This record gives sequence, structure tokens and C-alpha cells, in this order.
Amino acid sequence: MNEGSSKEALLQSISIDAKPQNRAPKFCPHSSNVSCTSCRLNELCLPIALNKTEIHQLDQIVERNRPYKKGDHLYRQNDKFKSVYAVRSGSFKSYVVSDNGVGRVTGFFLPGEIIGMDGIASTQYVNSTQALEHSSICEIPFSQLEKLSHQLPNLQHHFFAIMDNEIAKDQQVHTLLSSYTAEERTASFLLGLSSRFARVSLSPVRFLLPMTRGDIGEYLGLTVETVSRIFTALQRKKLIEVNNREIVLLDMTELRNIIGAN
Amino acid sequence: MNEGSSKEALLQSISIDAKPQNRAPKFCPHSSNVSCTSCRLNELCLPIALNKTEIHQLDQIVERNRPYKKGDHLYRQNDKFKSVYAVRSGSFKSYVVSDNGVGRVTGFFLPGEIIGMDGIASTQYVNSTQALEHSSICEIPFSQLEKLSHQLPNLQHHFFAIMDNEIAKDQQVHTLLSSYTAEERTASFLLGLSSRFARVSLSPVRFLLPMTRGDIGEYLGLTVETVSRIFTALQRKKLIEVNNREIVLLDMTELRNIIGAN
DNA sequence: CCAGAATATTGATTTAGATTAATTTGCTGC
DNA sequence: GCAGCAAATTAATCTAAATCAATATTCTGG
Repeated sequence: MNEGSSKEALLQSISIDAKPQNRAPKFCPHSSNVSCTSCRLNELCLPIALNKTEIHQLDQIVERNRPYKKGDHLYRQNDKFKSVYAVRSGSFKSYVVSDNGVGRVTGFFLPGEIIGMDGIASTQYVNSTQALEHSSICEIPFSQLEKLSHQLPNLQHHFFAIMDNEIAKDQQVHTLLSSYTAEERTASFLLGLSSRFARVSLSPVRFLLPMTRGDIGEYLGLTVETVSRIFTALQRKKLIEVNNREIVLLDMTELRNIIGAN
Repeated sequence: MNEGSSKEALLQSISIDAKPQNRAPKFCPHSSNVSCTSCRLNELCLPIALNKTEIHQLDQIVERNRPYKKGDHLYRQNDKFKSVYAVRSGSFKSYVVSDNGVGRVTGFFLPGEIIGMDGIASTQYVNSTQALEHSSICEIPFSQLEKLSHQLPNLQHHFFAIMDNEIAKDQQVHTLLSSYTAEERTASFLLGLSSRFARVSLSPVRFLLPMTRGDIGEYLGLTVETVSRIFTALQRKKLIEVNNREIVLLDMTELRNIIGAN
């Protein structure tokens, strides 16, 4: 079941040159990945549904930034909205901090996923977004993306679809938070991660959590302690195996049954 | 404070002809509202940010359907996605029903708001949407909206913004559900409704709830009983006045304080 | 106008998950 | 290599909201 590939393998396969801002000719020795055309994620990311010529046009506006290290911010709450970002490697979390200092995680982002779509309407980002590990991203200035969408109906349609997926996803979270138990939430979270890892050709049954139990709790509306307890409980039931950040899904069918009632 | 206008007043001000599908010349005696240009909501709805000529083009693709009566469905879960809808009068709720028959309300829609943006990505609606009272809507076939967006950069931008607002709104709900108490949720819900009523020039302090306590509960992740109890509690604290579906907000400042901590 | 159904309220009891607290494990930088 | 800190686990207690139950009110269709 594809257990050979691991998170680390992905990270290694994408080397990043120090100053990728300089638009370089196609085959730069420091990067296997300076263009959308050659990017291993192009089937999952913005270029999907675009033809060669169109991808090339998209390529022109993508800025491949320096890598981010753990804790670095992509942007902060109330920063002026400028770009959306595609995760190239690693992972990010977005969160809001309320006046009283309590933080709430609003989303996690894995390779091939698009970050920063909060902000288009308000012209400011409503979340902060921060790297959970050493990560790299592609920055796409929104005004240019908009202009290009205007020329390429495929891109416009695809971007509508991406935003819409975001809406659909948020509504699933709505259902989850308004009616699932702690165990159902956790099972659903693990299965969700699993299929997102599968999407980028990583093992859907064995993976490393890029986030802390605290992050998961904030995202699922649970406390750290509850998340931890549920993990142990699921392990005792032989549905998963947990070793700190490493998760093995032993019985996906039964995990699905847990949330199946809903 | 604008208490003169009421829900009923709005309903009356918009009369609807029986077969509005026939595109009619500007001044039809049966409707004060057969074009976006003359619609009292045009400052809040899709036409916002469009100039006269552009509004006219939008007008050409809008279908003004027959009115819906309470309980009528705009579309159902898994129906093929075809259109988005703008509420002209009345109100709607969208919901999903899970396998075990438990329903969850995912959103409420008031005049000037856009329904049906779930579905663009999946080509099927993921919610069902139903009128909460006698209501009328404008239907906008999405393929045509997309085509038009492609010609009118303003419309494209505005539609991005509308979708983005949806995302931002859903994320607020995420925060609400993952960390607010029952009282905080309820206060936040009432204040939210209040400002949405204000947006369509209805009183922000005295309004009729178009939905049941059960709907509110499903939306907020609470039981009917809890919603009812919180209403009574807020009433006892003199923050609101409740008479069945009629709500008066007596102390908006204090209501804001309830959620202010967050 | 009335009967039955849907909706809403209120109270008593239970419970899932929060809170509090203490301990263990793992990780980072000197 | 280990000191100090962040993250995770586990247990005991508490509590907000669910559940169960009964009644009251409002709406609807004949």
C-alpha cells in the first residue's frame, strides 16, 4: 500500500535553490522544480485543467520563494492581501488569535494545496499562516492571477472550483463540529489526512503528523488531553498505532464505521 | 432606529407576477422589480460594483422564478449543479441529511444573499436548500455567469469576493463552534442576524426569526432545549425580549460583551 | 373554529469532555 | 551529552450541555 514513500522522501526530492526569485532557465542544477511544467505536483495544483501553453503563462507569474522554516509566517492576520500560495513541500497551519489570546487553528495545508484565499474580499488576511516544518511554497500575486484568469477561462473555472472546494470543506467541518463526538472528530481528522497524503503519493496508512496534539485540538474543538486520550483509546482498540507523531492506520474500515453513522 | 420597517413591509413591497420567466419590458404592472437596475437590492447583490451597461448584461441572464412557498426546495442534495440564486425576498435554509437521518443546518439566507455556491467544484449541490417562508429568488445559470465574468473583470472580481466572503463566514462559524459556549453562540447568532437585517434596511433591534429553535440549534451545534433556555436566560438578564419568533435586542452592547472575550 | 401536529418551554438527571494536576517523554541548543 | 523546555500522557474531579420527560403554546388544514 505505498508504504515505501515517506514524508522525508518527499522533502528530499524537492531541493530548493537559495534565491529562486531570479527567474531561471528551465534546468537549474539547484532545483528539479523551477517551473509548473516540471513540478511533480502539477496534476494537483493550480495547473490542473490547463494546457501546456496556459501552464507556461501561469509559470510567468509564479514566484518561487525562499524556503520557510518551522514557525515562519507566510502572512499574519490583517496583513494586506496580496497573494495566494501553493504549498510545494512541507506543511502549514492557519489560525486566528482572539483578543483574550486564545488561538484557534482554522486549517492545515499540505503540498499541492492553496493557502490565502481568505482575504480576497476583505483585502486583508483574516488568518495568520505559519510553517509547521521546513517548507517551501509558490507565491501567486492575486492581481496577476485575476488578470490571467480573465484571459484563460479554464483557469477562471478552476479557481472558482478551488474556492468552492474550500467552501465545501468548511461546511463539512461545520457538520463535524456541530454534531460529532470527540472520537468521531478524531477518526474523521485522521482519515482526512490520510487521503490528503495519498493525493501526494504518500502512504495513506502510515504518516507523520506535522502538527501538535494542541493544534489538532484547537482545530477540532477539543482539548489536548482529549485528543491524546482518544489516540490512546483508538490504539487500544487496534484501529491505529501511535508513536508520538507517527500514525499507522490499522483498520480504515472500522475508522470509517466510527464516523459512518453520521 | 428604523423600527418602522418590518419583515412584512419588505414582503409587501415586492410583488411578484405569476410567470416572470417571460422577459418583460421594464415597467410591468405586476412587478416593481423585473430588472436588476430597478431592484431595491442592487446595492447589495451581484450588481454591486457593476456599471449601468454591465448590470444590463447581467440582467439578460437572470431568471426571475415563480415564488417559493414555505418548505419548497430550491434544489436538493446531489441535484446537478446548474445555477446560483440570489434571494429577492423571504429566507432560506440549507442543510444536509446524514445517512442516519440526522439533519444539520448549514446556513441561512436573507434577501440580497447568494445561495448555491456549494456545487461549482463537485458539479452537484452538497446541500439541500429550502424556503423558510413565502420567498422569491433570482436564478443565475452558472455557465452564463462564468461566461459573463469572463467578459466583465468587475464581475469576476466581485464573484471571487462573494465566494471569499462565504469562506470567511464559514471560518468564523468554525471558531464559534470550536470554542464558544452555548450563550456565546446564541448571542453571536442574534447579532449576526441583526446586522444582516440592517443590511436590507430592516430594524437591527426588532425582527422575526424566520427559522425554528430547532433550526438554530442544528446550525449552532446545540439542542432545541438549550437554545430555548438561553433565550429565556438572556431575556431574564434584560438583554433581549423574546415572544415566540419575535426578537427585540434590548442591549446590544452587553450582547457584544458576551462574545467580546473571544 | 377546532383537532391534531408542530414548535417551544421548563425541569430533573446524566454524561462527554473540560479542567486541574502531576508525570513522562522527546527535542533543541549550548 | 545533558539542561531546560515543549509536547504528550494519564488520572481525578467538575460542569456545561445533552438527554429524558412532561407540559404549554402556536400553527395549519379541513
